[in-house]
Amino acid sequence: GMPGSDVCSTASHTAHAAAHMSAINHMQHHHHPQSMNMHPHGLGSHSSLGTSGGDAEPDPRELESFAERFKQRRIKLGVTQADVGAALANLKIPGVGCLSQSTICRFESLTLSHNNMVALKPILEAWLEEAERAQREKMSKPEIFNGGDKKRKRTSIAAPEKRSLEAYFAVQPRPSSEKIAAIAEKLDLKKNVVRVWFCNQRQKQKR
DNA sequence: ATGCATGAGCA
DNA sequence: GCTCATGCATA
Repeated sequence: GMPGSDVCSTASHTAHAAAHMSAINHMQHHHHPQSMNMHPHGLGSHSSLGTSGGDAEPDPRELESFAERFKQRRIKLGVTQADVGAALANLKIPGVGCLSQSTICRFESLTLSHNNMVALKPILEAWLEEAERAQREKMSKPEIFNGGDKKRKRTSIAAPEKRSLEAYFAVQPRPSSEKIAAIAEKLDLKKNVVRVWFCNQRQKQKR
């Protein structure tokens, strides 16, 4: 079973009509390890050289300071990360829907890939401006919420097993399918769980 | 805030 | 079957 292809609907409240979006996503173009390249696909890093009133700053410091400023302003507005994610859909930016609390959190803590950060920055920047404008004119929103009973189960890998996985990862971060199967059996875990664990470990390590 | 998971796109 | 962006569930 594979639940939800749900897109919006965030944790706390602020639920609204959902739509299919996702345009910020899937901008990968990997051909070499450790190096990705943004592709002007509509979002984020357009290829403007940017001296003419655009954005696009290859400055990592600017990203960092923006993330920090963003969080600070967001909190002053009394808005949660989940609220921001859901509100993005209201910006009506072509190809931009909502984002999850997780993503907003990761943006603020700079725990997304550089490309992802660069792509999201203009969007969150737009939200921030809109939110501050809205606050100026005292806007209020209705508060409805949806009831959904589609749960998903999250596997929890016990500490001992996790330690083993980390040990394996240290010597071979990219085990073969067979090796993964062997590890899975030794640790009494589903092979897929082990495979995904390695994937996530690599992604995390890259960050 | 973070762990485990999904899915698109590519090789 | 990986990477990458992203999300649900949960610590």
